[in-house]
Amino acid sequence: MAQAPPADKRRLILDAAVRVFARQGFHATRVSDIADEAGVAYGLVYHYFSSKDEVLNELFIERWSLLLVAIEEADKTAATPREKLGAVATFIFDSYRHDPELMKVIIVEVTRAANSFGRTHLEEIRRAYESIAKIVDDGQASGDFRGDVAPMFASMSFYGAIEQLLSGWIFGTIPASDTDFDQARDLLVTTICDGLEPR
Amino acid sequence: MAQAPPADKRRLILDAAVRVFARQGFHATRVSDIADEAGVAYGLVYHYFSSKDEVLNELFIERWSLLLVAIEEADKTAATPREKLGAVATFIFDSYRHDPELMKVIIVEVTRAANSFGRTHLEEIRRAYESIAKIVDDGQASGDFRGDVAPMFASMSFYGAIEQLLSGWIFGTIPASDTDFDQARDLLVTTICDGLEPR
DNA sequence: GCGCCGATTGACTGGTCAATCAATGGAGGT
DNA sequence: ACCTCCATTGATTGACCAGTCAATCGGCGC
Repeated sequence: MAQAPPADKRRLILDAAVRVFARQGFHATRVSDIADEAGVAYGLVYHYFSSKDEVLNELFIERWSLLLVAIEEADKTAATPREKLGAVATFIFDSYRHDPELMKVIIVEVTRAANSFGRTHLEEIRRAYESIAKIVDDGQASGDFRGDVAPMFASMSFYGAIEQLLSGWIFGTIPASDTDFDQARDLLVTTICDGLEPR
Repeated sequence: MAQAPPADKRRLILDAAVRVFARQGFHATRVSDIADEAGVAYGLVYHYFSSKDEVLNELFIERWSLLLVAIEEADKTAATPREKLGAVATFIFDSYRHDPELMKVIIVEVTRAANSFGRTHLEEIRRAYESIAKIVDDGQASGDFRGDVAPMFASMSFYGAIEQLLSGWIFGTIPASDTDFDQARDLLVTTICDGLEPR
């Protein structure tokens, strides 16, 4: 008989933290909330993590490194810059579809919290922008995109637009049922790429 | 002789708060920091404001209502949807140029902090998105914009792109000297509008 | 059985601040 | 001179919570 899973407490705590952070926000979350949600004693959180910050840290690093890989992958795999950006957008939208709570935490507490927690991760975040900028840059070199838009500007606009849409769903500014994620992604990619291509 | 200005302490406190919030972030700011920066006793902050939150509240309301007016104005004054969106972008970029510290506070602590403080103001924030969406909607009706992009999506993408660029400057992700604000605005508006127009 | 050691527990402490409030100052009015 | 009113002061209080730590548990080798 397969032994019961070793009940990885560390993972248990991380997953509980996602739920609590998503529900109450990082600042309003007490360490005891995480422990309660995980069904674990208060002190155990400090056995696995050195601080409350480090819990969020870990969550961010885990996911952001996946994004960085996905962008590289899109750059290598897809043929046209439009398809590359499409693949990046797909990855991000799918991440949200698959685990909205985690994405909410990443976006709200790290990516868009550059003044508090996100400051620590400015470097990693910038790396994503730069990878996207590289896609645009190559697209300009090949003539697929026009050359008068600075790649970093295009990249930040592209990513900013995606994040704003996700935020809209997260906070109910845009009704979630209204439009399918895939449709939203197609519209976004189409619009941005049409804007980036030569007239 | 003109009497010395009445040294409006309330204003003094608000302006000091902007500086301190911009420097340290809202959460890391103690009320005593605001009082010190304003050169005023601790208790006086509570004479004019009922809480630390209300100070930020006031700063946000003051500025956001100006934005709402500016959008209405752009809609009424400009002729084409492209010019309307251009005017909106100009207002936002100029706000940043004129008072970067205040804009930093608004964006970082309210607009992009929808989980903590911004939650209170979701309604006002959404109103701005909707006004921009209306511009897009009219543009579609007149045939200037193509009809297959939901106006609210276009609006959020547009605003999200702007805010992301401002964030880039605020946190040094984009070197500020690199490009002139006006040029950045032109590129952004051109790109987005090209993407929104019929091919 | 016994002893070792990492996992687990949760009561406690120390420090931090938001908010209160009683006291003071000083500008008009009479 | 005296009084009233409100701006202004800053010491104090009370709540809150991150992080510590001494105690217990339980699996495993011998």
